[in-house]
Amino acid sequence: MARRSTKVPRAAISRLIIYLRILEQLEHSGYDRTSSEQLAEEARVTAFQVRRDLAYFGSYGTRGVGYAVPTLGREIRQILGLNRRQRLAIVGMGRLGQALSDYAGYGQAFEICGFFDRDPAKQKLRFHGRAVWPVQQLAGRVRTERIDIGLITVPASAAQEIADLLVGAGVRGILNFAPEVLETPGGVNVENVDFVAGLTRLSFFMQPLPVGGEMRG
Amino acid sequence: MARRSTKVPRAAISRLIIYLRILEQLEHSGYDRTSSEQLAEEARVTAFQVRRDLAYFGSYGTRGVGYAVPTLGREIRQILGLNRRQRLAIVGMGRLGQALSDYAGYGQAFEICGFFDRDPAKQKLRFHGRAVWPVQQLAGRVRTERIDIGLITVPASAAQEIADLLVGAGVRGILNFAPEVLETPGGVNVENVDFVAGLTRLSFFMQPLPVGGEMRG
DNA sequence: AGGTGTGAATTAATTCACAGCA
DNA sequence: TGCTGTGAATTAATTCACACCT
Repeated sequence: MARRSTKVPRAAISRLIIYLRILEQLEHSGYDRTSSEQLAEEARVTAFQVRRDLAYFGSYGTRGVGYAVPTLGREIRQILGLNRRQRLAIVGMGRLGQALSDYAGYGQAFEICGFFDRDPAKQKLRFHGRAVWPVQQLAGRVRTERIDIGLITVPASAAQEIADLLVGAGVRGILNFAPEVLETPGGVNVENVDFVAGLTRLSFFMQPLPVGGEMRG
Repeated sequence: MARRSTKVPRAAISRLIIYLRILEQLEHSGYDRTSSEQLAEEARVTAFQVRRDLAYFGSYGTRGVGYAVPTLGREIRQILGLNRRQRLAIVGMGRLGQALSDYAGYGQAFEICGFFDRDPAKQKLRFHGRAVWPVQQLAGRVRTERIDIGLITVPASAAQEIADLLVGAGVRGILNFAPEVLETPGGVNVENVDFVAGLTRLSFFMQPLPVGGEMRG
């Protein structure tokens, strides 16, 4: 098992996260086992596709039986590099940054490891017992604090610059909530809603989650 | 021109929005004309792909010359159904909903047409001179106000229900900022960040923008 | 029997090369 | 000449059918 296939379609990878959520729901509902058919129904794809997608990464099921819900969840989390809390920094402690910081603390998947703001006045404040660091320290802190993900809530005009800093410092990803959020369609689709959504200019580069959980350091 | 090709790859459609943003930037920078090569460089795809993507929908350029920046922008906006402001409703007027309402008013692309909350105390408040309607009225108001897009900031446990209501009422899309925002990876990629991001359970169904700008009514 | 895993077939998307037009 | 638009070739992704294991 865990045989890494030669070529994995990007779309397959982005479906893994869907399967993972379904598995979490199933586990929460007390399911112990599941099948490609059940997963397919929930994910609104075919059972063939579920099996193929999983097969790109290995053999996680039992023939004639199906998949063990917790095991498969763990395996997918492993594949996606989600087998630990992602270390998160919020850049821009305006109203939106502050509002998001409240939620951020509760997540199982995320751990807030830094707040940043350019404004010296903001740097005097504390959120969740934590100081607000100046943006000049961003790159250095991303490294020393081993930040995985940067959450951007700065003004639109500064968003790209911050993104570049984060990327340069080696973050794994960016959540962009910069204000022009409501000006740039991206894509969230629910059921038969044919859609439009998204955040910002950065969402241009919206891509599925990649394989491999190796982190820096 | 405007010949609708037999089959348009979904990925091609999602690239159109990228081209549109680039065109907006070019227009802002005073460019009058552009080429598939320039667009390709900015969008980080090949010139072949840019031309092919546009060709799925029609012939918008001039051979030997290139594309007229404002014209092509208009055409793409037309294709994507973005040739008018999208009417938006915010569901959940908690801290995040209030913070987002500030930005929402400024957008060129969006027009706030309704606030909703389940809490009677919230229904007494006004934001931007607008009342907060009870969630029971959601479906009806979506229709009467011709809401295109619902922005969800309700608690995670209620998000799916609200999404279903919105979808049932016929919205074109959903922007989901429900709090578990920080628990569910989705996908935003910048440069060489190999990535993770996203909002909620709903982002499972993240899909590119569809073709066709017909609105209800 | 029952459901996974996978080579082969099919279908879709991208790349290429160049015809066509300004 | 220069750059678009598009049929043809290539490459990628999905679907299928069934071998295989429990």
